[in-house]
Amino acid sequence: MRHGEGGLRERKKLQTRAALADAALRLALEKGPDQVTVEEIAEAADVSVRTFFNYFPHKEYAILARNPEHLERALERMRTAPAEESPLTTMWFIVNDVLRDLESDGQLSRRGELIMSSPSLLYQLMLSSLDDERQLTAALAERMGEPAGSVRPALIVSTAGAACRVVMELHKSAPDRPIRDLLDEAFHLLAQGIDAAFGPDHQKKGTS
Amino acid sequence: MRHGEGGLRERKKLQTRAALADAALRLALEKGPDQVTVEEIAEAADVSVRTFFNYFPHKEYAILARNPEHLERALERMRTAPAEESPLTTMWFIVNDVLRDLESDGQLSRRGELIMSSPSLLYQLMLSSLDDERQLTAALAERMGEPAGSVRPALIVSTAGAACRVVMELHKSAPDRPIRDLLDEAFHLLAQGIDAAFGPDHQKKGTS
DNA sequence: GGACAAACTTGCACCCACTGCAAACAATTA
DNA sequence: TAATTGTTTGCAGTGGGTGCAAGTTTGTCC
Repeated sequence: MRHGEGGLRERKKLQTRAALADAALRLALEKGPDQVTVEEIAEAADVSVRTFFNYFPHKEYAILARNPEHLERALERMRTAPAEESPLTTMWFIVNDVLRDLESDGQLSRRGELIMSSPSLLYQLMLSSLDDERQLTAALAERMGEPAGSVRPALIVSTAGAACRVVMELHKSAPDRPIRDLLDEAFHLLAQGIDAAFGPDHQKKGTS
Repeated sequence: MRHGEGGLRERKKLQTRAALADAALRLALEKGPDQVTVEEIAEAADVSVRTFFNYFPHKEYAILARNPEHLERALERMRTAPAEESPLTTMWFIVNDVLRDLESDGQLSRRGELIMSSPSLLYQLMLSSLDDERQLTAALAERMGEPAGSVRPALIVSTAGAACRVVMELHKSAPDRPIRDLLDEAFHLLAQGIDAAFGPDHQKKGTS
């Protein structure tokens, strides 16, 4: 009577979820992510609109179909990295992992193009990334032995994310350099400092 | 027959816009930004819902009521800063200007609290900030004499923004240090480098 | 000052993302 | 096999937002 992994119910749920995600991505690529409707996606996956929302809280989530393994892998990488590996180096590996989905042969993948072309997709990605960011920051602070509200871990995680985003935008505007070249340059700048001449304190005192 | 500044039409438009923005902020603070409806805001400002959308493309825009002068001041600062002032120092002054709205006596202002408490407000702010960011990046690249698609100007602007956001989040979670202290620490880290030991190249070669 | 044009407001119908509720249906358990 | 549990679905509704056209207000010209 009992089935192997999870039973018929569980298997059907996974199938439905996959069907919705597939349909969403396909139709978003065909029609544009802001043009395709939830009704079209649900119909293509052979479920009702109401059921769609049992699976995904927002239309964009179905299109993005973020793989929860990404965050898991990132947190795992954070925990198991060699002790001598510096924090930003770990973030570099994590970001490169994320880029697998967004880049292909130095160019934006179709999925990457899709995300960079739609404010609502970018929104949902950025919002959910904020949550990931908080978890990564907590894991990094723990690894660095710093208290939870420290500036440096939060800054490393958030600026690594900002660098990734900026690099993709730069590449979209002017695709003459591979994305990974741009990313390496950005990470090296972050590592060594983006402005050795920074100095509002001295200047401020001079003017007051 | 002619009136002074802009005529009756222009004056009424400004008044309506201000009334909508005032009502939006007041009601958002009273009821919560995600709870207040456009109908309530329009009614409080004595106009129709349809008219509301003649003024603001999204509900959040009315609540945020971003002052276009902020970007103008920032771009002006970028153009007129002393030649010897470094790029990140300029961004520091710009971010401190923005913080006037979000912080008061080292604590988050009510407006700052509002923004940090609502994903949809944060979204609209982040999205519109992306547009500002692009303009600031272009202005900074020009000032630095770098081509439009360069990594460093984009990185300076985007990481300054990320630092501002992160600092506010850190403060919200643990309000024991003034916001400006946190911000100064973040900017100094960015300036001098967040990770001197960064080195995936060396490590990568060692493992391959 | 009246006629006319331009600009703005408003009402209306509609679209679409999303939610709560309960009946119907399918899978699982006793 | 009947009872229980979990899932789907239909339905009504909310609220943000859009296009269109009629009504109203302001500005211009004679």
